[in-house]
Amino acid sequence: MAKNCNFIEKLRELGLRPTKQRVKMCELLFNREKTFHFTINDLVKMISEEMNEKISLATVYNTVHAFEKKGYLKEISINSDKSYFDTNTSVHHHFYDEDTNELIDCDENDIDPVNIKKNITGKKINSVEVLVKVASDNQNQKKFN
Amino acid sequence: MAKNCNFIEKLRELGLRPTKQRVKMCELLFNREKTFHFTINDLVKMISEEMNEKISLATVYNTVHAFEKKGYLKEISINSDKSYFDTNTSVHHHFYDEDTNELIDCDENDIDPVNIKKNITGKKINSVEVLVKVASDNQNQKKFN
DNA sequence: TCAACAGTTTAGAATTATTATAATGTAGAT
DNA sequence: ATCTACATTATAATAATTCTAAACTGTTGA
Repeated sequence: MAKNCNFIEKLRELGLRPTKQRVKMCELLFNREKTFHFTINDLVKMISEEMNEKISLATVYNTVHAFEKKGYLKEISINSDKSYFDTNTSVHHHFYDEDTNELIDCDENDIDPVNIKKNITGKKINSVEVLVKVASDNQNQKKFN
Repeated sequence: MAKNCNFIEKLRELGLRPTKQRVKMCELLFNREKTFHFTINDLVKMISEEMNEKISLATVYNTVHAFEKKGYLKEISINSDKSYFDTNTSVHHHFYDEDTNELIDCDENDIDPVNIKKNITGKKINSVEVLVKVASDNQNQKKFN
């Protein structure tokens, strides 16, 4: 979703009614320069900090999934216990910092194209994504036990 | 864990008491030619099909996590709603069939080495893993809506 | 303009996956 | 055989997410 655009019009174009909840969430998620990674919990916290009125948890889930279905958010799986979403919906790679649980987007220059030599009959490749897990050097010394 | 080995001895070597629950789970998980992907749910179902006595759900979780901590199982994140485990604990790549939710291991010949050009200061790369999502061709045609 | 309708929001209940608890059971050492 | 620390168990607790059904609100068109 374009930055600084009229979210009301944009939502209408997508066939989503521009309710105040949705417009607010658009502003929080898409009025940004850089791509943004968040969990539902992060988002709920952000909303309650920025608004007087609360948005119901069910609505946050509904809206995030609506935006995801329309292709404006993308779910990223790193841990099974947390669900991350990303405003960068292109197929792209990630670094994941195991010390801080921080997720960092890569751009095309960071990782060379991945050459897949296997193919599965009748199946088509939908996406190819690389996850690079990093951590501070000393933290990962083998423990003597 | 080696195939067809004496799991009682093997467990003892790891500092895990060879209880009948653990031995049974070893047999189910590690007495295989091919690497094996499963969810806790799959495993519970397998156990109840193969044994007269049940193993408590808590024990299944405890034991899977014990094996994981000892490095004999590896957790794979694909969906946030399911936690997959893999008896192949090496760093390796996967195909994920979105139609069947099936996970398929790659070997070194399936995907060329990934060339990472970015590096993060003070951080060391722990793993580089590729996830290739596939689905049947027609299922993924763009819907006209 | 406004009624009507369909899509939305909401609080709270339900569901699902996982972890914690505390009592009971058991392997291994003495 | 007995003891003790570790394991198992049923159940409760927690957490994340989805469902439900009632109330609410954009939008359409008379």
